[in-house]
Amino acid sequence: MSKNVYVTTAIPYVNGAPHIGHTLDYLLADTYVRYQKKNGNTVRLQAGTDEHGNKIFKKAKENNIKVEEYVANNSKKFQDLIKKLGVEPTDFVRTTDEAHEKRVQEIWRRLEDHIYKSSYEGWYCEGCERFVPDSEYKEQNGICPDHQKPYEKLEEENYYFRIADFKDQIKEAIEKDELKILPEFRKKEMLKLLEDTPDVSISRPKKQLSWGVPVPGDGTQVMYVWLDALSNYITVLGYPDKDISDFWPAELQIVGKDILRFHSIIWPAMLLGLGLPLPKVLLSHGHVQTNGEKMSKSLGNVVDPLEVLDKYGLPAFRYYFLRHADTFLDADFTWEKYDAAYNNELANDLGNLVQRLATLCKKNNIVGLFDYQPKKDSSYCAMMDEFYFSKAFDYAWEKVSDLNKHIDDEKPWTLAKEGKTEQVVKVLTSLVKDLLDAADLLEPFLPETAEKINQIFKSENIAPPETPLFPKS
RNA sequence: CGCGGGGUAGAGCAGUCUGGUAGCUCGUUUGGCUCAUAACCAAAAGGUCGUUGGUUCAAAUCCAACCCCCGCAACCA
Repeated sequence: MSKNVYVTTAIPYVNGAPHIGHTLDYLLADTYVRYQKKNGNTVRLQAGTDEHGNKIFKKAKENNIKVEEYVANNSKKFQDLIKKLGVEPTDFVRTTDEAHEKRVQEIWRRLEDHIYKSSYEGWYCEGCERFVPDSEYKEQNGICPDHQKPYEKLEEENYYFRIADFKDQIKEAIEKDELKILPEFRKKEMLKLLEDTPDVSISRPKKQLSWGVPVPGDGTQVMYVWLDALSNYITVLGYPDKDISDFWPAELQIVGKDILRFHSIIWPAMLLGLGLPLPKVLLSHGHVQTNGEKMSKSLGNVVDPLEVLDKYGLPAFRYYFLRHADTFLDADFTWEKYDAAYNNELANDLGNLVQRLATLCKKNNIVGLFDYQPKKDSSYCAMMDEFYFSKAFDYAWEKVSDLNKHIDDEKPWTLAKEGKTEQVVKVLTSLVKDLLDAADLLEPFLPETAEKINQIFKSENIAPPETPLFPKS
């Protein structure tokens, strides 16, 4: 029975070029999408860019470029990256799309029962155009370090979204895994957080924030990021103009750990307010660090994803970040580790396996198994169904390692020398089947590679590829 | 006392829920093989499981206290 599956990725804020961490979202989503497609399901994959807000407005100004142009350029960078990663979203949303803006305004209207106006009072820096928390105020002794000006007490009107109206419902949904938060320790964290979440401010005075969606019915206020950005998951499906029940609720929403809180609290509250069902799974992945340190501009250790992609190509990139980045924990990237993974694992384990087995087949005239149907593997499926992709990948890789052992155990070259032709054919055929099984498990992670393996071992005359799958560097 | 994660062989990690001879990968050393991308396979060396105390016949695993790393957050996407 085929079903509809909707998968979403977080929409990055386009105030700069893509960061290596953004790729995790896309790779994880893509892996799941491919797995679901293999299972015969119809999949819709969303991606997009978050393009409103002061930071972006200022950046554009600094660069002396129209803000519309600035966000378009940056959005393009993300779209290019997605393409390079071999990911093909069915839907791409930009929060500056007219359709999105109109739909968000309608969403606002539908939530109005839970929205109220109130004033916020706090320490404000004119230069930064922002409020600072009391702790920061104290730390800096009341003077903004960037502008050398004392903070001033300022009061401003904001619209607030009454989270309190939905707390109990959200709590129950999370506890019962109706809204399943992965990994488990994040679920605990979110439940704790939910308890003392205050109502959230969802607008800013227009004079302070001009680059955003106007609040319907109040020309003085503009929507603040959350209502605008989070809505993308459903506006892209056409809500509220269209019936979205074919694909909503989403099967899987993927976010970074830093924004999980908004997706576990504000987002469910919005959905409940709209009378929509909650997504089934919220998966939060970790961040990519380097040498155990956070990547940051100030530390000067930022790694450019495009540079990594260029070094060994896409399969190597997907391999590293899907297998060596634990699906749920922080990952560590260093060039040394990347090189080691490429040479020791992709080249020596898999690439060399394909080479030696293909050569053995060629020398012994083994015919390709062109209509072979790979076996289903229930352990693998269990891990994939639990969204533990890096574990499933490990499992698939074990099959690859085992094959290298089996070849050594069976010693087909010895059998051939002894003239045991029948046995050679039997042994090699069985090894090829095992390899095709392994390739099948690898397919969601390394589609290109799996395809190549299929081509080689399903063709009439099996022969090693002219250039090895993963040439050593 | 904000919340959370972690401290196990040179490195990276699993094992902790459900106590019972401490395991995997890389690296190192030695041996084997020759189908293969100087690849592959096998074996060995290497750990008082952060500290202290407790429970138990038995603790990496349970309990308590403490030390050390890291992440998130404080209306900053």
